[in-house]
Amino acid sequence: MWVRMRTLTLRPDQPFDLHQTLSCGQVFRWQKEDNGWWQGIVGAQVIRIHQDGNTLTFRGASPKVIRDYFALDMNLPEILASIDRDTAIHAAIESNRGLRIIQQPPWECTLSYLIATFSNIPTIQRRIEALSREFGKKISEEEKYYGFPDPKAFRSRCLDSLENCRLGYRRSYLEDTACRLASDTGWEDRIRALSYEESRKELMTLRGIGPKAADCILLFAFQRYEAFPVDVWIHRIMEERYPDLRGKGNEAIRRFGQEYFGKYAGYAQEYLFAARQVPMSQASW
DNA sequence: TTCCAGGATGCGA
DNA sequence: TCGCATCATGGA
Repeated sequence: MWVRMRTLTLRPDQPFDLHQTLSCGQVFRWQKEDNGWWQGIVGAQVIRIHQDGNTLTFRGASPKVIRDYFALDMNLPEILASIDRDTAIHAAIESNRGLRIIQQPPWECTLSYLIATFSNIPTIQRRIEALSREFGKKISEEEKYYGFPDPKAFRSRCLDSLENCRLGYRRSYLEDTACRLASDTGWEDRIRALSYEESRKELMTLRGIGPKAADCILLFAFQRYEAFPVDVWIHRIMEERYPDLRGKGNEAIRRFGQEYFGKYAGYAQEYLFAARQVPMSQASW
């Protein structure tokens, strides 16, 4: 089937780096092809996209979807200026400028970060692919792409094929949380209506969603940019770059990050995460 | 074989 | 409230 190719011209004063944005670990269903194009599945859409300077060329989505998904209308220079508080974050900004926090669908983001706990990125990607194959709808007959499972797929308890997804101990968490959210159509609106702290507590009532996953979900799916997720990498980076934090727990690091970087602390977290020194043995891109 | 990964849960003190 | 052990899985 012929699919229309479209283009979008970026504003020169609003930096955007497609590669940094898709390869920093915030999304799990994008792959870079040898020819420089990126291909990803968002909901039930297969999107292919390429950047050449200020021009984005893509297919599989409307320009509005692309603008919204990549948050192209947010004033990135203003955000980066607000978090650019010392040499450590400044270096992270300089080496990743153009990275934008993607606006992910809440349902998909929540389940993805639930099964992401205590795993590495390649393993997370495989789990999400397996989950999509078992419970999602086939998008393309010939290429065998599967959309992320719809909530309807989890409204019954017939989830035997979760066994094939090899989620480990996360399986029961996914089962409980997916079934609960699938039958609670108002949960997204309820989260949006709450304050940051309240919405975080609400998310943490879901089985398998703890402090870190809740902050990822708020940051990546609910545009709560004050969220500052602390995982093993951020813990390590913050201890190393801010010596006063040595020996402190994740909660203290989270609060420091939020107070220090302000209302866009989540952007600071993402830039520090993107600038982390990943051992070659663990690099996935 | 051993270590580690975008942690969360449950239990005991 | 805090610290700690435990929990599957897969890659290097």
